[in-house]
Amino acid sequence: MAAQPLTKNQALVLDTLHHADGPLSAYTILDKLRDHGFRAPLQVYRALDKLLEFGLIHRLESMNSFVACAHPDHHHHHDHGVTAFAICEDCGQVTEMHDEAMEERLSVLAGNQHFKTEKTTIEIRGHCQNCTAE
Amino acid sequence: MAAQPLTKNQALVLDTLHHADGPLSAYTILDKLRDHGFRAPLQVYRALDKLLEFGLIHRLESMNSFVACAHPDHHHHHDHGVTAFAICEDCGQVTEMHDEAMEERLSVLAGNQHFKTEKTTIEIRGHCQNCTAE
DNA sequence: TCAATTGCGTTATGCTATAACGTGTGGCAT
DNA sequence: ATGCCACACGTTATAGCATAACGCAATTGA
Repeated sequence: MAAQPLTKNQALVLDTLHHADGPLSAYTILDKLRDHGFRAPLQVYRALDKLLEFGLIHRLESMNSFVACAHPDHHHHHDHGVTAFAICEDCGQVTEMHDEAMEERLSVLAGNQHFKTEKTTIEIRGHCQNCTAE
Repeated sequence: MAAQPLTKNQALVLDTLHHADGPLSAYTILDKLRDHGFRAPLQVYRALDKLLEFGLIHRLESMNSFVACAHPDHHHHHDHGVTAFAICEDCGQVTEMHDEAMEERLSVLAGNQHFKTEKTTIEIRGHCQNCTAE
């Protein structure tokens, strides 16, 4: 499977997220890209939609913002299963976590309800190691 | 521990959520309560904030809306640990799930990162049994 | 060539949430 | 009682997040 060729706008948005040290909102991205010709929210949202589809970025539901995917394999944007995020309320850092046992447990839970899972969101808000060490 | 005495607005909002057959947005609640004198979003949001604090309702991050807590014990609004939600994209029904193993697994994951958890969001989007049976 | 698809840009609009101000009330210490 | 404080409330305004609807241009493939 070949890498998806990104359009200019998509590349710009992805790049912005990669260079950010934390999650960004769509409007923050917009502001950062004004010098590159971005004028309207839709330019950002359309790029974000595609990048989400390609699995190159994640959306953090609990804060209406977006982060670049931490995975190294940008070349085959498969499903990499369930991702859990630890989000520091102090510094904004986000760490991406994957866990088989977790996934299995959720699968069982859904199965108990005969529920067909499409997408799973797991977000842990709290304080990271650095910020806890006061 | 005694039941928190709710104010009029809080009771109205909670009642609205209890009688709804799915999650409601703040503005939907507002519309439903116009006949009861509600005029502004803040009246709803303030009530929601308190109800969340009391543990009587939940916020669904992935859809910016709110549901009444499914727990029977409205009388001691303690922390009832982590809650996972299965949200049907077809009919909007939400089922609340609790699971020790899952909680434990999340705790381990956070611990690995030396992350201090404050609040955990787990939301599974998909299709419920009824809606899958086409 | 023609239609279908896709990305793009623009304007306008809608939905979600909070800031900032002032009012009234009830508790409670002085 | 007086003064203070905390809290719920109401209102207006504004901020922040997201999409609808239009039209244009480039690409692809029948």
